[in-house]
Amino acid sequence: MVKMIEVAKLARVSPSTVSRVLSNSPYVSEETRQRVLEAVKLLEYKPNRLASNLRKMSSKTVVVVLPDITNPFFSKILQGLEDVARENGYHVLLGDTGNSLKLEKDFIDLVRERFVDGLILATARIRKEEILAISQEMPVVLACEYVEGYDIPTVSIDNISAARQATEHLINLGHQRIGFITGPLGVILSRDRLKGYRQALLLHEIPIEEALIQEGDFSVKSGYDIMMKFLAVNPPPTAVFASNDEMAVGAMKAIKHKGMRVPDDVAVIGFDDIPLCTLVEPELTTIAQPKYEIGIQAMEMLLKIIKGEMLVKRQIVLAHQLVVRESCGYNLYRQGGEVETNIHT
Amino acid sequence: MVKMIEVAKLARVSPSTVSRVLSNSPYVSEETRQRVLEAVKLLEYKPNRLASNLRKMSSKTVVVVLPDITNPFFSKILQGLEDVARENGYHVLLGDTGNSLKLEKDFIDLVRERFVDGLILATARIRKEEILAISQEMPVVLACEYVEGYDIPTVSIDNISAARQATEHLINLGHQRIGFITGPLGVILSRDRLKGYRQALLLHEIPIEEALIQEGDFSVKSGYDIMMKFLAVNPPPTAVFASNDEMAVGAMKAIKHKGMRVPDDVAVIGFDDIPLCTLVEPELTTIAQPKYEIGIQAMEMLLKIIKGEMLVKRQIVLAHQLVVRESCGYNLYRQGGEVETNIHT
DNA sequence: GATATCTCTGCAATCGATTTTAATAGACTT
DNA sequence: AAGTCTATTAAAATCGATTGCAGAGATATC
Repeated sequence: MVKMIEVAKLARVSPSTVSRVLSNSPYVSEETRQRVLEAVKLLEYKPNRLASNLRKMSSKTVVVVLPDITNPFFSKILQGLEDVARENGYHVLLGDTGNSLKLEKDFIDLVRERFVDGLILATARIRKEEILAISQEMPVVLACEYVEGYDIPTVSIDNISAARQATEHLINLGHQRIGFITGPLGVILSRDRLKGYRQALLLHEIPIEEALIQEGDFSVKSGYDIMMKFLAVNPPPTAVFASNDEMAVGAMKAIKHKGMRVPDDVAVIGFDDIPLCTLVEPELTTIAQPKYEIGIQAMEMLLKIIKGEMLVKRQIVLAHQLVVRESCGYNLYRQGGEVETNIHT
Repeated sequence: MVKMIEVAKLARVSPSTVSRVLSNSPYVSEETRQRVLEAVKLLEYKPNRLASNLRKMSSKTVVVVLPDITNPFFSKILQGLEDVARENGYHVLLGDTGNSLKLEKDFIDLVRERFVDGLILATARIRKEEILAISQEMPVVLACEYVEGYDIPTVSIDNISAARQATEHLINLGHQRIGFITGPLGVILSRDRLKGYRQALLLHEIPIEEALIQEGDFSVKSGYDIMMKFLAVNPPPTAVFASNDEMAVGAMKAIKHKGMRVPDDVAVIGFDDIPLCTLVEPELTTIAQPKYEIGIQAMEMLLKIIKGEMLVKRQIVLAHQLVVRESCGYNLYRQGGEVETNIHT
């Protein structure tokens, strides 16, 4: 493997000059610059990043910790994260934890070991206090996840309002018995969505029925199973709000298997707006999260922290949007005026 | 940031001894070992990976180059890749190219710069000869992608046979006019699938009609658009084979929009077996690729190459499987005896 | 003409862990 | 008691690029 000193010899300069040429530093005469570049080309020299990393004490790499890369919600966020990272000369190390606390900690440790310059947490099983401590000693941004009461850099949406809006959409369509499939209640955004659901019912003076609130795990299967339970309740709900789109689709499956129809017999609304929404029948009405944008902003924030810039805003809340499709039925009522009618992705 | 020499001082030993303790080398007395470990704990010492990487000339990291992380096919492969990497103490650097040749080359360069120890190519736009050259100078494994005629480490399925089998499934169900939606013909597996389709028709003496072969781009929309064209042909095909599941779902959409039914009016078969298949209605019959397994084997192969082990097999071809669901209709005919009947993911 | 300023380049230190080589103490042999 | 081993530890070289400092030469300023 050819190294800098060999290039230096060939170009009859010192390694420092080669380094300066390659890092586009000023104060190198045009003539020397050319000679060096020729030598670099001739020897097919590639600087050794491991050496460079050590000297600069930075790998220009960031680790992204998420629970499941095959989940379209997270992969879209990841895409936004990577795009911004790349534009700024950074790389993304994948940290798929599969919800393992141990792995999560291992990935976080990569920052302590200086192997990566920063950390994006799109999932966080570790304790609040630990996250706080970590955020104080190294560059960290929470994407989607967040911690109540602490001032940790975060990019997310307002899950409470969003869930309230989804629920109100159903209420405005005339529904009174609305089932709610929560996400895992261990994560805060699941609790927030539940809170939003409750708020909407309260606001419209609809009694809350605990039998119509069940905890799912974000999987299609859990949506299916819980919907089956709901349909066994007497009388069954006329509408269901699922905390993510996969569970909503599972619920739709259950409804159809029972010989009932969506939205005629039961209306269904989801959350996230993944591509799947427009591929099922009827197309799924849902709350759209700006997934890609969350990624963009989270990485921009992280890079600012890494560069030592002051953050104007440490907590960014992006706008969600109700996307009305077919699974709740049509009505004179229109939310926000805009109705998405895209057929394909 | 506390470094090794400070630990050494506190434990009253030399840095070399600290290093030996931390790397579990023998020839360290139990007493010293304990003293060092205590010092490590007390100072909360974490070895600097950048320094370690330089000295060992390895980052224990591998870059995975793929065209689109949000594509469920690739994200599943990636999961397999990462799982094996992690079990072996390696990390995965994400290389989402968005089909850009420039980015692809940039990621490949990371190996030349010694920033990563190896390379998995799940997409390859660069020229054959270049791939060959690269595979000779650094650890590389092709996953799914492959290069004809050269002996480059590869893990894939037999796309020709798989496509032939899919087509024969339709033929065995009585179809004679079978449309085919190809993938982008720039990638070899698309050409292979087309080849398999042609072989099946030839084998059963069905005339090949060029109007029933159209090039898609693996997107739902292209499947939809091409199916619309097929339905305008007179007479339209009674069955369609799409080179991936997304296009198949797009085709199904088109058929329904025309007021026709799947599989009654037109049978549809896809390729890949992504989770979406069981979520659409009717559920999509398809060819299942062992995505996760491809990832597993590709990474195992790469790590062997990195460790300098000889490969027994340099080209691994994994088994695909026809998964019969609902989109082609039922029939007395059963392929392979096994019929998948899972409802959810 | 002397001094200050600027441009360009080289030397040598540095980043922090790892590893080769050497050294020391004690045990064991003969 | 001298010589040989063995176990353990320290010292020093090393990985390869980067960068602070110094110095040489050229140009500008007074």
